[in-house]
Amino acid sequence: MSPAAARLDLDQFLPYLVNVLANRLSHELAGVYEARFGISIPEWRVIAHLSQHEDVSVREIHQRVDMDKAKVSRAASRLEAVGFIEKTENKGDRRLVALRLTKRGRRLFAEIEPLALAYERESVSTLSKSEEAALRAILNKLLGAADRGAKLMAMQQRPSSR
Amino acid sequence: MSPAAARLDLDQFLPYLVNVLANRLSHELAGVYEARFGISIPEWRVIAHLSQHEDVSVREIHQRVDMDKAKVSRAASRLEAVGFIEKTENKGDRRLVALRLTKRGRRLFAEIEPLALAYERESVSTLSKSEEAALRAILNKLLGAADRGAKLMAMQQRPSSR
DNA sequence: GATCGTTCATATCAAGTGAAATGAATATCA
DNA sequence: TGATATTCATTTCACTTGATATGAACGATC
Repeated sequence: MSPAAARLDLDQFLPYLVNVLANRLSHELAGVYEARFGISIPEWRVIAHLSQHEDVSVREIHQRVDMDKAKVSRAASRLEAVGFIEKTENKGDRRLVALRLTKRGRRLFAEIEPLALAYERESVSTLSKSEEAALRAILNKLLGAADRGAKLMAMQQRPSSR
Repeated sequence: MSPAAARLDLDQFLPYLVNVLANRLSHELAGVYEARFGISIPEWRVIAHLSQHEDVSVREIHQRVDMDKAKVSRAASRLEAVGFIEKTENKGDRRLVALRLTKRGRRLFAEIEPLALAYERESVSTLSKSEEAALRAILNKLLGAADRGAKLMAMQQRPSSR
C-alpha cells in the first residue's frame, strides 16, 4: 500500500491560519483608531512610517510598507487634505514627493502610538515571554524567506489574473 | 526621569508583520491555483471547506471560514455557474442552501490539494521542525484568544467605519 | 541639446468588498 | 391562529482595490 495521501484540513493549513489571524489583528487594531481618529488602515501605516522617516517619497513607502503605490498615493492625498501630512516637492528630483507629518500629524501619532502598543501587548497576552520571542523570531525568518520566494514566483507566474 | 516611552517601529510591530506575512502567503498560494484553475481565493476556501463537509449552508461557511457571508454567497454562485459545486435546497429548512462539490469539483480539489500542501511545506521550509511546531502552537493559542477578544471588541466598538 | 527609455506620482477603470436592505422561510408566543 | 420577531441567502450600493494608462521629470547616449 502506498502511504496515505496527505489530507488538507483548512483548520490546520498555515496560510489560512495566518490569514485569519492577520485579519483579526488588523481589524481589532483598526478599532482602536478608525472611529476615534477617522483614519483608515493604509493611512495609519503611512503615518506610522512617516513617524520614523521624514521627507520620504510615495515609492519609498510603497516599497517598505507592503502597500501598492496607488494605495500609498491615495492615503497620502487624503492625509494631506485632512491636514495630518504635507507634501512638498523634492528639490533635486521633481518627480518625487516629500511626505512629512505636520504638527497635527505628529500629535495624532503620539496619541495612537501608546494605544497601538497596548493593543500589541494585549494581542499576545496569552503567550509566554518565550513564546512571544519565538513568534518574533519565526516571523523574521519567514518574512526574510518569503521575500526572496515572492520574487522568484513573480518571475515565473503572473500571467495576470483570471 | 521617567522610563523612556515605548516607541512604535512598524518593522517590529506584530499586527503589521503578521499581515505582511499573510498577504504573501495568500498571494503566493493563489499563484498556484488562480491562473491554472481559474478560481479566486474565496472560491478556493469554499471548495476546501466543502471538501470536508458536505451539504453545508452559506452561513456555516461564513462562520467557520472567516469570510463575509455575501462573499461566500458570491463565491458559491460562481462556483455553481462554473460547475464545481451544486446548490440544493435544504429540506427541513428551506431558507438554507445545501452546498456540495460536484464530481468536477472534487476532481478540482484533488488536483489542487497536493499543490497547496506542497506550497505549505515550502513556505515553512526555512523553519526547523520544532520551529514549525512552535508556530502552529502559537497560532492556535492566538486564534483561540483572538476569538474571544474579537467578540468583546465587537460589542463596545463598531460604530461603523469612517 | 535632442531623443530614447526609465522612473515617478496620479488618474482611470473594472472588479471586488462589506454594510445594509430585501424578501422569503421559520420560530416564538400572546 | 395570527402577529411579530428572527434567521437565512441574496442583492444593492457606496467604497476600496489593484492593474493599467497617463503625463511629467529625469538620465543617458549620441
